[in-house]
Amino acid sequence: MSKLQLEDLSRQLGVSKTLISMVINGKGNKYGISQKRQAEVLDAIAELNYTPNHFAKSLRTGRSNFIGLIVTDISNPFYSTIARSIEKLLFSQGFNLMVCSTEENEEREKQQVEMMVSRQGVDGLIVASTFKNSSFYEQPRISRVPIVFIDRVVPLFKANYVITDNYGGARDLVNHLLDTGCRKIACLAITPLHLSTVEDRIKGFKDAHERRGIKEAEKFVKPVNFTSIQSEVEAYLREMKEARTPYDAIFVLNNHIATILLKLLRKKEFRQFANIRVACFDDIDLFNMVTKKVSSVSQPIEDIGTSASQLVLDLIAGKQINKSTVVLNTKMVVR
Amino acid sequence: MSKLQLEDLSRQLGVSKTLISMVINGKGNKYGISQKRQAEVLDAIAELNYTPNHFAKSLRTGRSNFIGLIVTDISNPFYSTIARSIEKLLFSQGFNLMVCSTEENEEREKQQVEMMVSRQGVDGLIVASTFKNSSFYEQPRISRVPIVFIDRVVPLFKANYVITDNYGGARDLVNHLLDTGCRKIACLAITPLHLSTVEDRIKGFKDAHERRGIKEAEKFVKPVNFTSIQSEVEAYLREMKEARTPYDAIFVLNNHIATILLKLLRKKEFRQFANIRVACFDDIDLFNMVTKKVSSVSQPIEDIGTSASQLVLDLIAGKQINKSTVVLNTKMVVR
DNA sequence: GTGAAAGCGCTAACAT
DNA sequence: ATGTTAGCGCTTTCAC
Repeated sequence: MSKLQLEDLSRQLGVSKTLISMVINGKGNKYGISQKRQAEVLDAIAELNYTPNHFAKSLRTGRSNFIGLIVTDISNPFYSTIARSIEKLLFSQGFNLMVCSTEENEEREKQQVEMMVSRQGVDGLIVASTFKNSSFYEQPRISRVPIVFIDRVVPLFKANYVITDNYGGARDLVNHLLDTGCRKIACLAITPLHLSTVEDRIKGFKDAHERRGIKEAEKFVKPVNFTSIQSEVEAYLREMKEARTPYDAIFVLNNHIATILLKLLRKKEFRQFANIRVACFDDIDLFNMVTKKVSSVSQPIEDIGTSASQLVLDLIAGKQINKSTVVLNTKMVVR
Repeated sequence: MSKLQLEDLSRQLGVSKTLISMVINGKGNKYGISQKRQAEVLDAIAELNYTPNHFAKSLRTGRSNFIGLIVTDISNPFYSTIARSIEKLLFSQGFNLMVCSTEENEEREKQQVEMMVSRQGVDGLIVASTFKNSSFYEQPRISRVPIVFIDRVVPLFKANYVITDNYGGARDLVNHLLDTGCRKIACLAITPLHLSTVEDRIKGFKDAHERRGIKEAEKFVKPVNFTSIQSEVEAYLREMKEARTPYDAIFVLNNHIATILLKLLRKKEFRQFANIRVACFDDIDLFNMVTKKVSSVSQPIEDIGTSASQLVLDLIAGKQINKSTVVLNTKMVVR
């Protein structure tokens, strides 16, 4: 291997490793190194294509310039868009992003956090957690590293969050449905139900109903299993065909269910639902492409990424001491 | 900071750092360390939650257990799905994935490769390259690290590739159109045209025509700029309205253009194209949801990820010496 | 079977 | 304004 290192440069230039190190790290002026020398060093580095050994540097400084991102599924457009905006901001600041998918599995999340955090592997972490409680994250060896949670709140855990206003968005959208003539609205929720995003959206759904004196709206809520959306929604639609007082709208808790629902509604079997209204939390491009008019709530996806990155960076720099929760507003898209 | 380290364990257990290190790395038996001792060590590690310092280890061994993935846009479903399958396989082998998006920009690609490769930052690299030529990758300090190129071939560069059969897939799809009654087919291509994926698909388009004695099919090819798809396709459709011999089909080179095209075709301005057929290279779920029947060619996205990961791992392990190109087959989806 | 000691390549006190 | 030196925490050779 025998790659170029400080030692070699030092010999070739006839200056010490220290001096070169200072120049490389932009501390030349701070230590009063002459401009001439600095230029010489920089030239040599460029010419010889010297690049420092990241690990030696990290070992010495205790900082890696890596940030970890842990989400449930990097192939989900919601998360990959966030990933993109995070990576963009971080890269501009000299950081690199490491990504893991948990597949909504607590055990995997644990493993991945451990792996990244273990002995200063990453300087900071951004995670959309699946956890029901905070005990794992409260362990000192984990909480030692700056973490920003996104999208979901870990129940009862005081931490740094960047989330969207799930409650308000859902409430407004359901209000809109009720205001524009809907009498009975079904709500398709996604499991696990304990996720704060799901809970808050359901709460919005219920409160919109209560405001109109409709109690026990939770009876209209149908949980759909993450792993078998297609079959469960299909079964649910069949049931609905039998109902005495029919639903005139369906409020769907996420884009994944919405996509499948729209697909199913095109079947002739469900022709009778031709006029049922569909609304969705989360706005996706698909809604612009299908005949069915789907009103929705759009989340500021890019902002989640930029806010979260900025926050970790601040935490790392020690600029931010107190735990903070950033709640980003949603926007209603009426179709 | 003062985290738990080998030194501490060594003191607490009354054995040397060497011995502990051996046990941790599974070399206990190799060095004939007694089972009792090994068990003691392992227990202590578990109990005290010791995790080795990744950087010290990497510095010493020269291996990082990081793999870099560089794509044009991690928020593109095609790439994020690949990322997901790569990450899954690598994680199971104790590797972590670092991701970067180049935004179809050679300069950024260069920076990112440099950053990752610099001084054993990653053990291997998987990249969907934007490069027109191979000189950058042929530099010794870059070519030193195992690289697998995916999706696109770097022109004239002999390297390790995992790609799909762009030529065959396009040819078959266009053949299908011609076989089922299409007389004149427009082809919407995406820039940069030099990308091997684009070139090969266009070649397939042309050859399908030639087989029927239709020469100069390249006249039907319209390049669309990556950054302004919407406006360019719109302008193109307007032009088409004027044409003497009208097109009866549009073959689109990627899903991004297809999505926008379908959106545009719904405008009343383009009502006259109601019966035009649309076909697309790349199959996306959207095609199942819209009224327009879109035939397509689907790529084995997950396989690209798993093959590529397996290949880098093999390269790293020194199992694979010769450059190899894996060409995965596409599947036609007739609608 | 086990341990001592060298050294991976870098940075930051401390000298000068 | 520049150099000397002591580690960062681990693995591995060599010695016992």
